[in-house]
Amino acid sequence: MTHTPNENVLARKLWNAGPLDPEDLRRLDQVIADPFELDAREDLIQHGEDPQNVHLVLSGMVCRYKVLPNGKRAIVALMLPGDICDLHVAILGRMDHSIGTLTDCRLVKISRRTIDDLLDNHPRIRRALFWSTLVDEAILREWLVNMGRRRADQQMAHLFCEVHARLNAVDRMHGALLPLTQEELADILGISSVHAQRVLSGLRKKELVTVQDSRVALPDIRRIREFAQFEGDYLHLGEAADSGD
Amino acid sequence: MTHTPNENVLARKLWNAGPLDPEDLRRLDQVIADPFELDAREDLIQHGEDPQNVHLVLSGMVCRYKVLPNGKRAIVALMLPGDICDLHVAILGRMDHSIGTLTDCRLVKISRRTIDDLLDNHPRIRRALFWSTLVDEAILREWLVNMGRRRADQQMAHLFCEVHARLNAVDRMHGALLPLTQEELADILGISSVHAQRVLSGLRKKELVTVQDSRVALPDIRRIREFAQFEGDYLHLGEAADSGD
DNA sequence: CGTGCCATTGAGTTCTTTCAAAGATGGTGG
DNA sequence: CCACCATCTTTGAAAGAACTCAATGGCACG
Repeated sequence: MTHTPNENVLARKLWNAGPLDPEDLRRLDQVIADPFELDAREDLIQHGEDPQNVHLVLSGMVCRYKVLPNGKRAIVALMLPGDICDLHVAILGRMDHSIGTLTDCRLVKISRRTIDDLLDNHPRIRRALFWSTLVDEAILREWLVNMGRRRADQQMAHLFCEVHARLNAVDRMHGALLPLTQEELADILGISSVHAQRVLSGLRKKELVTVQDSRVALPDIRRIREFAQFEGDYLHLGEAADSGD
Repeated sequence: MTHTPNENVLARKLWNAGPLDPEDLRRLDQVIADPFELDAREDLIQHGEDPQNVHLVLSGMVCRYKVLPNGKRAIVALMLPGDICDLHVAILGRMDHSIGTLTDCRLVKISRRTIDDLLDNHPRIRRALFWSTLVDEAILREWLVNMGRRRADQQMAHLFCEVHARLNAVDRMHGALLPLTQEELADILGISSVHAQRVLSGLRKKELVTVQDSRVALPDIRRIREFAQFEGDYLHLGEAADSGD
């Protein structure tokens, strides 16, 4: 529908908030000019730091997480290509959580100065960044609903549906893939890894998902969406969220 | 510490993001000029609507919530005096959840046009609004941690500590009060109301909380914070969050 | 061919829910 | 002032969900 403006994932992501001018797109191209690579399971920022850069995901998967005094970990957000990891630091200062990679990634550092420039001097980009923050918030709300009020199997299925829809919004691909260990999955869902394993194999038995090399694929989107009671409206992606694949 | 600028709760709340100019304060006074009252348990906005106004809480308590197909309800945010309920609508459009009062409230309607004006023409207010959105997000993350990785009693205690700190940030009062039924409490915590009752009476037995007329008071802030492992940094309130009362 | 990480399975325990019933409380109208 | 009603709280018992602990199996990598 909204044919993506170019090969810039950031632009494609922000495009979901509304059209941007060619000038905006040029500015966004500058922003992602100098990417770097990072292995899986590396921290980008740790709780308590006050970094000078913000990170953008070009490829791979990144997460926000908190570790409790008792050693338990909670993953509180998943960042996919096109997502900005930590706009916070530009405005909030000290990090109240950590950010780390889940897979090998290609990333870009964006300086605080650049963020300020985007926010102060590019109204359409500013609005799009605000939009993306509000969508992040909507996702958090849905995770909360998920965790508090859905059975673990529906909750897991719901997560898969969400990631599928979000990936589709920035990059058409054939079937969503989640390269996560069961422990990571458990930390997202707020359950133990053993239980995650049982729940996942339950979904497999129902043929709602298939797994290869610890990657999840959804063979029948419609059916798993029904099972998870997934309604994509909270992602605010327009039509993009509804497409089967 | 940061002595609040005036009697305007919105200004007091945004002041936490950093100082505002007298001009900003005047503008904010205009914004809250025309309040109205609403009874407890009334909806401000319902899921799916596309309202033309945003709401600000002057007094009382408001919540965001979602209702699932199976009838279960999840409360995904608590709005206290000074909080803007639904900045979303000005940017995201269609509501992906409902908003309703929990107590009798005094509120203000803010038009979309006013929001646009604030965002486009008042840089310091814009930044403060962005700040408040990011803090809301931080609170959501903490709720998620709470729900996924803490025992129900710690989780409940943590909620009490948070509300206490947030109330202190806009309005010094002696001990936090939560005028909630146990069912509402349960919908916040993602547990059943029966369980909420048992957990609450457990906290009472430990003398971490006292209850009068379904209002919760915290007799010993330090002790309950320790019990809940409450760290207020995620509220980004500076010193305000740490004060005992 | 170890070694280490991860997935899988089983058994028992703990936490949470559901269903049901019995107290409390406050408001209303007779 | 009291009977009645609705709403909320409290308690018990049994079922269900999820956790922990522990052991086994698979696979990749050096």
